[in-house]
Amino acid sequence: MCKDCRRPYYITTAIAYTSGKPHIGNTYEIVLADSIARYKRAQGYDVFFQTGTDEHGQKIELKAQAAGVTPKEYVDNIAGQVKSIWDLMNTSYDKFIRTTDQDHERQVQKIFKKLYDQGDIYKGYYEGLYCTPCESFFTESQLVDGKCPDCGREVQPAREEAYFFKMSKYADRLIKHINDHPEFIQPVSRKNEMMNNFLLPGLQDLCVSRTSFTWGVPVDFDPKHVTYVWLDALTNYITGIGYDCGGESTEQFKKLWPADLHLIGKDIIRFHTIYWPIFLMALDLPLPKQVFGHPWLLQGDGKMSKSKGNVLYADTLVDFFGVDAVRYFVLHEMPFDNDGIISWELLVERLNSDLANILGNLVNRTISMSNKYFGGEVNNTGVAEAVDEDLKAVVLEAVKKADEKMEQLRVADAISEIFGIFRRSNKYIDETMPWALAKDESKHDRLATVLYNLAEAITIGASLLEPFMPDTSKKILAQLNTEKRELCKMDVFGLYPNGGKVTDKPEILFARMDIKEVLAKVEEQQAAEAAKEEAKEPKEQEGSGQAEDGNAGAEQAVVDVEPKAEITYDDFAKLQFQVGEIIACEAVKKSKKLLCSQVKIGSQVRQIVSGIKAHYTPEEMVGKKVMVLVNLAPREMAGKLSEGMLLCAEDGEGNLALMTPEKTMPSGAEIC
RNA sequence: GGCGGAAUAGCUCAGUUGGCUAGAGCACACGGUUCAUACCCGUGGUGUCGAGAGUUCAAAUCUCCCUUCCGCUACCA
Repeated sequence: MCKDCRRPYYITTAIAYTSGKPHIGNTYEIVLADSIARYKRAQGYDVFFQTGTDEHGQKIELKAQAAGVTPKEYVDNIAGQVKSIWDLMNTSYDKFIRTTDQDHERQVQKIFKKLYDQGDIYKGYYEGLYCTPCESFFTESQLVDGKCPDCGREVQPAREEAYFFKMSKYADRLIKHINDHPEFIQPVSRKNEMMNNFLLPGLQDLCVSRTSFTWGVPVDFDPKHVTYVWLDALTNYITGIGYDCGGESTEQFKKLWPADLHLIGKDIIRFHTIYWPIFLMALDLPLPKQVFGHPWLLQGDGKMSKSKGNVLYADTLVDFFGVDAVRYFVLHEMPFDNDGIISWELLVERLNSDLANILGNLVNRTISMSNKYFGGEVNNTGVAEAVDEDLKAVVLEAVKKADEKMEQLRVADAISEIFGIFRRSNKYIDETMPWALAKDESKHDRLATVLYNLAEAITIGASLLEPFMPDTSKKILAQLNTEKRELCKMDVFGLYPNGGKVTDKPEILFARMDIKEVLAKVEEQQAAEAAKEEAKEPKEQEGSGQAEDGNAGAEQAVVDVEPKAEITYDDFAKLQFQVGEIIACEAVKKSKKLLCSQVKIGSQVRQIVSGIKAHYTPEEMVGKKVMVLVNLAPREMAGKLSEGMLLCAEDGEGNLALMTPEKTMPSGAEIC
């Protein structure tokens, strides 16, 4: 591609939620995006790479309050941490957008207004439309005979109002788009999930405002409302490059939109492949070309937990292994559509076998020989042998194959192709045996050619490595005293300058590590971390409900929930709670989550169905005394009648704990 | 329950439209080599290709059924 007609390439990551310091799983995404962005630049594209932070919402409002700072101060701090980790990982983003940026907020307000004016957003009221038991509300059109379409019961009047986006209006257009563009959702297996679960059954309207908190972008024509999450967060992709819905968009926006790639985690595919495209349709903008929902990087040895002190953070790993080794690991270990696993053992194994042995040692032995035999000077004397051809073929072929893999966003596979060059080069050394050639004066020129071919192969390999391991690439090329080879010149072998002089002091690129030593050190650090946590939250450690948290932050030990509207004592008095004893319990066959219990309450026995199969076995349930809401209307679930509700506490991870009386109490005792 | 995906060597996985003795990396064992970070190179698999049945000249690959696991979704009163 020539320099004058460089095509734009716009790539984004999801914006990170500023509720806590990002761990290695979050960090993976930015590194993946960076490797793609760098590769596209190498291909000659005019790349724009945007990332940033999502900073609004009630959770942040509450965390800030708990920390005794303003929400803005709170997110400024976390956004700074996010940015410093992105920078530590050597990511080459062009723009770091924050949803608290003034121009973003202003555009969100304008977009909200525009969508409202054109009738896509409407004001909805809970009155007559809210089904309290279902905890959801419906539009007139969704009601069945004026009743809740889910449970068929009367819908309740409620006090709050909210704005909604009319999703169904654009559903047919979106279905057509997805069918016409099979590459739109990646991996393709996700396409069916979106179609079958959401699009084909019919889309529900989306709530786009809230009145229950204030930390958000106010709706300017109705300031008691703030914009609710997705309309605020997703629009960063256009506001960040200068979109203006009043028609005053920047040249940059006109050049870059539609985005070439939204890189996101698989958990938010739905929002990026359904809601976001529909917002864009409503704004009359083209849709992004591709959305890639990448898998997760999971911790191998059990769940990450703050109280165990084993949450992995990028900066910790970098301290141990260095930036490029961590980049290599997360990129290499992550397959295309399965979750990847990260552990200290795997990290050390990859470091030793791939980075130290295959790559580092290759560079080291090559440079050592050049110095030893030719005083560091590299010359192609042209004394070729048959074996050279295979080396060249493998190198040039790897360039093409890596390119194909990158085209499919298969970054891990592309890296493997590049390492094929280094593997082949090691073999080449063994085949040509330079140390033997060195002993024979007549083979002097052949020896020079062999070392030249190695320098050339390594130059190409190191240049290809730049998008993935930029520092290492630079270091190797510096040791060879040459420049990064351009991608478009990699169709020929032999451009390493004749007479080039390699460094006389080869630096160890990756030192081998001993797994036992690493683990010992890790254990030490984790113990220290856990002790710190213990000191901070001594009461946290008791009981069986482990405080698990991937998000970190010193405040993680508490759970914040959205407050409900205040009720009167009379409201409360309507509820009747009693102690019940579970005398029998079995799994509900047709369901994955339900247990069916026979509960003795006073002298009667009731059947109660509860969604706690994931947390209790039927055997565990029997004999427990629990808190039961007894005057709840009976309801059939999965074919079984449920006559009440067992009460549980739920933590931030969705773990449940049944509420049981703190002293022995008889079955049927009233709870009041 | 609905929809979809997966099951291949000790481990992590490749196997395109059915077609040569089913492959790669890691780990392990043995051999070679010494330029190099005790490294590199070579050799080594009797794997029921989850179970069973079927289509075919031919099935890891297609069909049916079963088992197990995973994802999304519903149920969580």
